[in-house]
Amino acid sequence: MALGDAILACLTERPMTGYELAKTFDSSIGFFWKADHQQIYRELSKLRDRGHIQGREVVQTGKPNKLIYTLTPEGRTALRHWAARPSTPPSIKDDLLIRLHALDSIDIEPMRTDLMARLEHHRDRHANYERILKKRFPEGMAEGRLDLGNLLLLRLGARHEQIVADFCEEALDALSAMSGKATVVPLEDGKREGKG
Amino acid sequence: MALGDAILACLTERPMTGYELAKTFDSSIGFFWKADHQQIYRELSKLRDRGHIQGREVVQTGKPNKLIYTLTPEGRTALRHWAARPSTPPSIKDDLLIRLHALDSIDIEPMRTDLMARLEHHRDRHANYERILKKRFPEGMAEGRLDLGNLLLLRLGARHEQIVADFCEEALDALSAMSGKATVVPLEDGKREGKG
DNA sequence: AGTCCATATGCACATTGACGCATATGCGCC
DNA sequence: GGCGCATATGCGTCAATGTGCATATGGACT
Repeated sequence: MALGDAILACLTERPMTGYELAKTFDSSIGFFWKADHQQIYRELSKLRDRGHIQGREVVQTGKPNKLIYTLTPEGRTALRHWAARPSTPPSIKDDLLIRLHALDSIDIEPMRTDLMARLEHHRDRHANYERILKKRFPEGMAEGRLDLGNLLLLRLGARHEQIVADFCEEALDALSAMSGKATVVPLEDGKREGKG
Repeated sequence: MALGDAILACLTERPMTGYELAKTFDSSIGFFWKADHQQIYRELSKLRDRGHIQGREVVQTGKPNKLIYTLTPEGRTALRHWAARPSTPPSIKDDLLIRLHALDSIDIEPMRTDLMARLEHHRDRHANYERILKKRFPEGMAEGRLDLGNLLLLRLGARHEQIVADFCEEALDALSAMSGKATVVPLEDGKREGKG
């Protein structure tokens, strides 16, 4: 039930609509926990049924009415109880790593393409974290009232993206160094089953 | 369908039974992709139905008969096709990070306990990776026929555990430095909903 | 007028995952 | 002889997640 708790955690900052939560999960907290709007609306219904959040409808003209959700005292307590339980260490679950494990049985060229895309992705995210860090936690900041949790979070995120980006670079270098040795045989048949 | 592909990737090394796969997913590849034996058996049935693997029954006395699964040519092709598609960058999905995001609304003491447990966990895993690295890839190793994919994999794993462990240490330090400022209020009521 | 975008909410279905339970047997321990 | 453990396979159920589809409207662009 972690998504529900992630939503509760978000709502400690301020009341939000499902739409706003979806956008939040597309940026800040979403860097650590992905969820699309359907998942969020579904979870909001459950949380409301449990009495952990309360919806207040705001009538709008020109746009559909919105439901602003607020944490109830029960929700706050539930969050504290959840946070008091030991966490379970996650595993990485990255397709790319599975592919590396079977590197000798797959085609190198698509792998290289993929690694380049991923390198860019992780560099982007790293830059993004650094940007947010500078903006939210500038150098000469008063230590008193800082948002410690989010500072730590952003620092971890930045370092994580850094090492994954480094990893992609190394992998690309290693593949280049190796490329002379293996015969590159592209996929013969055209039925490359993509997503569409 | 990544678990299926992870199994195919494992079977490129050597034919295995469901039981052996389950053990593999409890150690090496399982550091990156968790799966219990029930999930694995279910997935094996699907892969067999698709013709991607082939089971050969070995009659045993004293133990239940076992089914050794081998990759079929179709399975090998399916793996190559899968590996030729772009991978999707995963998100971290760690409870601990959600808690950090709501640090101001939760209790610090259980958080501290959790962080200490996690520190130990990630240190253990780091040591484990380093141990395997030394064993499988000793210093003066011939560069010719090394298992490049797994070398990269282990190096990434080691570094990842390292930064997460460092992160736990930093978080603990920060909590200690902060502890004087906040009033610690333990949970009042006893209905701490645990797992049981 | 037609199309796309942002706002705002939600249902239905399929897959994946977590967890408990069941079965069968030989071996070592007490 | 009973107990737990390692070996070896699997079912059933429910929660969590992912993906596609549906609805409604005003404003900007073409």
